[in-house]
Amino acid sequence: MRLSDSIEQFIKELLNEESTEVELKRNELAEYFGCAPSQINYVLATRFSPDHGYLTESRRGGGGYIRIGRVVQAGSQRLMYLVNDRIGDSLEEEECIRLISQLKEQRIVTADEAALMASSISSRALAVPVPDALKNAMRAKMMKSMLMTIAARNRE
Amino acid sequence: MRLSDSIEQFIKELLNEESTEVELKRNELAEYFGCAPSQINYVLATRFSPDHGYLTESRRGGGGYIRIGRVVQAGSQRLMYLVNDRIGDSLEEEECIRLISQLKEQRIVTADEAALMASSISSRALAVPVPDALKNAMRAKMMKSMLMTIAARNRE
DNA sequence: CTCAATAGGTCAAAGATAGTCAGAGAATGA
DNA sequence: TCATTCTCTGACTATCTTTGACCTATTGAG
Repeated sequence: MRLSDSIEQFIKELLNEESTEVELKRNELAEYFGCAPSQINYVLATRFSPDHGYLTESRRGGGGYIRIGRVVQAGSQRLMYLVNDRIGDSLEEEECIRLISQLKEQRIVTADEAALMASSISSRALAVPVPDALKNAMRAKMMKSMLMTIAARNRE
Repeated sequence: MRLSDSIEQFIKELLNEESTEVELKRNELAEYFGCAPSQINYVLATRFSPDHGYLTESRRGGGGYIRIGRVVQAGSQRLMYLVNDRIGDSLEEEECIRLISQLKEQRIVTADEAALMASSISSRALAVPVPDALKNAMRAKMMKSMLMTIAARNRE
């Protein structure tokens, strides 16, 4: 297994046991995994970004730390945030995937629905001779359209 | 026997023994068969495409892999009929809607999923400056992609 | 205030995989 | 035989991971 995956898992286990927030020492964690400290930043950037549903803070100097928190947000709030703020006029496939799997983790959509959404915006599904810029514009609209549909049903 | 056929057979044997999914290293497999790594992609493209009833995923970089899953199973004949025969290269919005509501009536998808599918192919979602002909081509591909995803989960 | 010690941050480059595509070669069929 | 389609390869590209050199922020002793 990849180092990054191990570190990711380690942090997620901490987050499961101890509520929604953990505090870590970057150097200690790096030493524990026998890797460069900057590896920790890589893991945070690629697996604990806001798009992944996490917020991080840190401090340097004596007594420095890295704090990672899981974002908890009501379903409809999250959906409206995505539709109105997060998703603009264009969205790449990878970004869509990230947002979708986050919705799944937060139980706002089921695994089946997430798979359906992902397949509709996949490059395989949009494989027609149209510039990428337009495809990404479509992805943004498709995502908004689907999220609105989900928001609508969540009102009952 | 052709190299491609040997590789195809090898993978299919793995899929028989170990349930419905295998994970491979492209380079290892290529070395095992003494061929160029890109040969593996050729086999995947020509024998393990969605139209053949398989879905593949992969990752590059350290610890990369190729994962192949079998999806065609009893019970998804209706879906495979739609993918391979009924839906061609182009589909209008109204036709999509009709197909989707049929699927709902046949209980192949839930009402929520049907709504999601309909919203993804809606004209609202595809409102970008692209000729209608291309949009309908996209609709066909999107529908196929989503139906394959549904077929994939219907295997239990 | 200044400096040293102690944290964490950034970024580019190297390493590890997989993907794409054009073209050569092989098989097939008229 | 000739054209067409299927195989296969290699060069080039894209992506993901990991490290290390250098940078910035904080704290506390002197």
